[in-house]
Formats: sequence, structure tokens, C-alpha cells
Amino acid sequence: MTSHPIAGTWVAQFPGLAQLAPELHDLLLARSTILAAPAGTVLFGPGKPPEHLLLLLEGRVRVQQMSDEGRDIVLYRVEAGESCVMTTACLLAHDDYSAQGIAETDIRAAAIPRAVFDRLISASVPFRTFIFTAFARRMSDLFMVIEEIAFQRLDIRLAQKLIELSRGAGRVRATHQQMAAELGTAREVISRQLGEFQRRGWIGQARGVIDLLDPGAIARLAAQEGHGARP
Amino acid sequence: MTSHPIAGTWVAQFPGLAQLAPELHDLLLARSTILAAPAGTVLFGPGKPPEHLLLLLEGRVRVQQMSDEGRDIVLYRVEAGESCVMTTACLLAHDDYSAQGIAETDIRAAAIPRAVFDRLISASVPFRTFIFTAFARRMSDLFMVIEEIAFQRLDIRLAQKLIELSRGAGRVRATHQQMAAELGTAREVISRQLGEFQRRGWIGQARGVIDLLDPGAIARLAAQEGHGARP
DNA sequence: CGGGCTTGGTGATCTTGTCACCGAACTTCG
DNA sequence: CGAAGTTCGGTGACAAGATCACCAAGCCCG
Repeated sequence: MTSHPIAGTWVAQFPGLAQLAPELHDLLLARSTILAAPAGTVLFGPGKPPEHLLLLLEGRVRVQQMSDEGRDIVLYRVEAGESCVMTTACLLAHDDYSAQGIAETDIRAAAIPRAVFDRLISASVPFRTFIFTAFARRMSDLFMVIEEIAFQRLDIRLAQKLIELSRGAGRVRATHQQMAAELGTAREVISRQLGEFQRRGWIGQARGVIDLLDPGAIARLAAQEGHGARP
Repeated sequence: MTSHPIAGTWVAQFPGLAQLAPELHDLLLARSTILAAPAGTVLFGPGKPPEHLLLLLEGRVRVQQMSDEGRDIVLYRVEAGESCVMTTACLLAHDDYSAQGIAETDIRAAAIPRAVFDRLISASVPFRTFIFTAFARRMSDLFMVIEEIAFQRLDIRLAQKLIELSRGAGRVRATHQQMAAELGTAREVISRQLGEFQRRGWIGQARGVIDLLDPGAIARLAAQEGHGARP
């Protein structure tokens, strides 16, 4: 519509790619394929190295660490408009994953072949910035996860997770086991803590569903940090 | 000495850079400076963005997350022959650090200016592989830290740390507070656990020093995992 | 040498993790 | 439909770890 060729293609969804030179933009469009997958698809994981760099157009991908004994833990989520940097690193490092990526909703993504990725990295400063920024953000995410697991009280972290996962809707669809994986703790602990929230009238529960009856109270608990003033 | 120009320069210390084209190797040598710093130097941290990519030639750098209330936690260590990828990401992302890098010993490092780093990334496949491999390895390190903090017993993790930090010498120089930061726990917990090890005759303690009297026993505990057989 | 700081020890108490076990709700399939 | 198997959640008992409060010994430095 405008004179700028990028407007109107999927590339426009990625602010970091706005500066891309026109010929590289064309290359990206011509050589990448759009991939669609239903919720639940395992996009990559141990023994399933990625062929392509994924730029997520729609939906959400959960990246989690699977441990030996069925204990898994959620590391971070990739939202629409972001790239999956784990893929990036392993793409270039020829390294195997130790984490797993699962489509949490139906997704659409642009799949960029290795060769094109390599070409873009080598030719485009904005593309490099885009990729490295994504890296830096993920590392920061992981740092935060570590700090919270190590030092933050569980009730506060649970309240935060409920707010985060509800995304404004007053409801979270997750089993206690899944919530435990979100926070890196045990199912029983979640059951008890949710029981406490319920006793306070903050939430209602049904199988696989948590209803936030008093989001305000939950948010207030979530906002507390460390040893902040407790009246 | 040999006909290969790389041999004999500091670049030879980095196996990942062996494939570097001769002219890029020369560029790297010509434009980078050698930096020396005594143990304890803060190399980067919040409010101290790095000017250069650091390739560590000698010594060891500890990267730790500083939290609000003096609670800090060790994330990983950079050894000689490795690059400091946090620096890398933030260098290209123009992003601020949330972690801090401290020279744990006297160090020597090659400092590569932004412009040269950019040039190498864009021109050299081996250099890209080198950088992205380092990234992938750090991400894996962080995944492991998360898993261990979340799921591993503290006595086992403490034993592992003692073995790791002693590096064959039968002694670790660290205060209880520092050991607590290594494991993301509290000082009192370390004191009690070390007390237990001492009662068993595995270690001896003095101010700021832990002597491994029975490394075998400690290693045996360190080797246990999860809910492995316990006779 | 004496005051201030760092380091480490300890009991009391609370939170979190683990184990064992049970019952309710859902699913599958004859 | 109804029986059997599976998933999900609840709970008590106990162990491990975190937190708080406080103290004592060693160290540093004027």
C-alpha cells in the first residue's frame, strides 16, 4: 500500500526487521516457508534438531527443560513477533538441544533455512541486532527464573504466575502438575497453596481450571517482593 | 615457526578460531588489545556496559547475578580459552547487563572492539560458529543451574561444588557466605551442612578455608543423583 | 589494646519438599 | 451402560531447607 515494500508482509510483524535492506527482505520472503502447527506439537527437543530458524507469527511456544525423572520445568515462552533463540544458537553451533519447545496454542511461524539465516547474519546489521537482542533477552529471562526460584517465596511466585497465565481473562487452564512445572516445585505444594488461596476466596477451582475470583488480591500478593513491608 | 600464520599467536588458544581466514586473523591481532587485570576487578556489570568483546587468555571470570538485597548468586564461570558471551549479546543488542563479571584470578584477555567484532561476525563462518557455540553452551549451563537449584538435594550440590572448586587441590578458599552464593542458598544452611561433613571427618575448616580430608567420600556423595539407590 | 567488622555457630520457627496413600472425576472399551 | 484403568487432586506425617535472632570468636586497623 505504501511505497515501502516491507509493509503488508509478515516481516512487518517484527519491528527489529524494519531496517532490513529491500533485497534482503525479498530474499527472506522468497526463501522462507510459512509453517502452521496445532497446539501441542513438539517443535524441537532432544534428538529433534531444528532445520530452520523459527520466527513466530501467531500463537505461543513454551520452552521447557525435561529432566530425567519426569520432572520438567518451564524456562520461558516465545510470543508472536519473537524468534526462538535456542533454535538460533543450535542452528549455528550444530549443537543438540537440552530443552524442548512445544506449541502452546495453534501457531504459524516463518521457517528460515540455515543458508538464508547465514546469509542474513553475514549481510545485515539490523538482522544481527535483532538476533542478538533476542539472545540477550532470553539470557535475562533465565537469570530472572534463577533468582526467583532461589529467593522468592512460593505464594508470591504462584500469585505472579496466575496473573501472568490468566492474561486478563479471569481464568487459568492448567492442572496442579502443570503449575508445579511452571514454578519448579512439587504438585502437592501447589495443591496446598491453591487450597489456601481458595480458603481466602481468591480463586475457585475445578479440574484443570483455576478461576481468579479476586484478581486484585492476587495481584497485591504478587507485587510483594523479598522482605518488603508486611502490615 | 610453522608455515601457518596462526600458530604462535594468542589466537591459537581458541580452537574455534583455528579456521579463521589469514587476513581476518591479522585483523584480529592488529586491532585487539591485550588487557590485564588483577583478581577482584569488576569487568562489567549494571551501569558498566562493555566496550569490547573479551576473549579470556589466562585466569578465570565469575559471572554472578546481584539481587536487590545483597543476595547474589553465581551463574557460571568463564575459563581461559572461552569468550564472555554475556558481553557478546549486550555488545550487539546495545542492552544493559543484569549480571556482573568479576575476575576471580589475575587475568589476561584479548579485547576486541565492536567494529572488529562486527566485521568478523559478518565475514567469517568459523567466527560465527565460535560465538554461537559459546552462546549455546552458556544457555545449557543456565539450564543446568536451574534444574539443580530446583530439584537437587543440597548436600549433593555442596559436595559437587567442593569438588569443582577445589580443582584437584585438596582445599577450597571460600567463606560460608560465598559458598551460599555459589549454590543459591543461605549462609546458615551451608554452615550446618559443612558442620555435618566435618562431623563425618570429610573436611576440616578454618576461617575462609575448607580442606577436603576425604575427597573420595565427598565425590561419592556428589555422584549421587535424584533418587538413586541409597543403601 | 580496644572498638568495629567479618565470619561462623546455634536454637526456634516457618516454609517447602517428599513419601505414602486415598478418593473423585474422567476415559476407554467391551 | 458399566467396569477398569488413568489422571487429577487432597491430605497427613515427616524431612529438608529457609529465615530470624542472637552470640562468640577471629581479624583489621587506628
